[in-house]
Amino acid sequence: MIKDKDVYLNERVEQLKLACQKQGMRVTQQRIEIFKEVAKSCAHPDAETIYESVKERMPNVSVDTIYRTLASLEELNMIFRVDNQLPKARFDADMTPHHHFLCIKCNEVYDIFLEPGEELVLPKNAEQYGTIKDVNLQIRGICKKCLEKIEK
Amino acid sequence: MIKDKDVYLNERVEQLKLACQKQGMRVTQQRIEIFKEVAKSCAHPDAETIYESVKERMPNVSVDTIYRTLASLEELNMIFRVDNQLPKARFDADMTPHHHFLCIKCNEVYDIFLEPGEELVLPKNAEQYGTIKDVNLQIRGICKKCLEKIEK
DNA sequence: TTTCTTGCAAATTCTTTGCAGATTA
DNA sequence: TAATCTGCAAAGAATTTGCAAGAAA
Repeated sequence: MIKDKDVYLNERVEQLKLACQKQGMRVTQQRIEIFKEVAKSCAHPDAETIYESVKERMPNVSVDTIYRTLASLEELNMIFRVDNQLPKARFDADMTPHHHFLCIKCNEVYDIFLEPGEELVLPKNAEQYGTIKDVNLQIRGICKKCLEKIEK
Repeated sequence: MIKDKDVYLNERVEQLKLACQKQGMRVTQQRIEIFKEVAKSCAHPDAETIYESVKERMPNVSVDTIYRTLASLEELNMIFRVDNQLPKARFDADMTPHHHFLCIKCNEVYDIFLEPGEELVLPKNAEQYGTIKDVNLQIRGICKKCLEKIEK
């Protein structure tokens, strides 16, 4: 049974509060709102998109606060930057291990979760380069939506 | 037996010339020099580094030509952009399938080649998102050089 | 000669920073 | 209250663009 979205969001906000306290960082309205914005989206939004959405609820928020907060949230390990070779950084608040499908036409980013029991096999000689902290598999291609558009 | 580096470089330059002709693009000194600079480096250089090196041989070359040329070479499929969440784009002219180890301390990028017969197994449900064009595995961690420095 | 490219300079885009007032613990 | 955080404005870094002169086909 899938957990209710609001319950999940509240849980994550509580985790954020704890993480802030642990690091001696303050729990501010901006941090909560910006984090919630990333956490509730599945579109891996960029800074500007987050700014536009948060501004609806906090009209005085500024772009630089978005950037500073995203950097703080990243340090707290509450969000991470999705690799993409595009100029705008994009963010993801889902910290469970997963990979991404990146559409080269529309730049949409889709999450790819491994099935239970499935595990990504790393190249045999990967470990000889050093200590591995993080593995990121990115699959680039044309997403179903864009394929449909092309066919028409 | 490993092919001689200069022979390899010349071959690749010939490929570039053909690719240009095929696309109706002109074979210019700048394109050749910039391509060679990327192709002979194994450091996955950024635009500025390429600019500095090319300038030694072509003092009048400009930064914007570097950027424009890198974009053209990318379109010609002669080089590609290495994913990294850092502000500077980095380039690789080795188009044989391989992956990358990215050091989070020194930002060095190491190539990871699969052993003969080895193959990367994709997540089972990867194909349901669309047509796959390119698979990119990025392993982040601390490289051996940096580990040694830390130990000291 | 005709079209594509380059160099120059200026502009754009995304992101970061300094500082004084506001907010959290 | 004491330190962190925010908004404002301005700066910064990386990259892109318009245009006229230059080079390739």
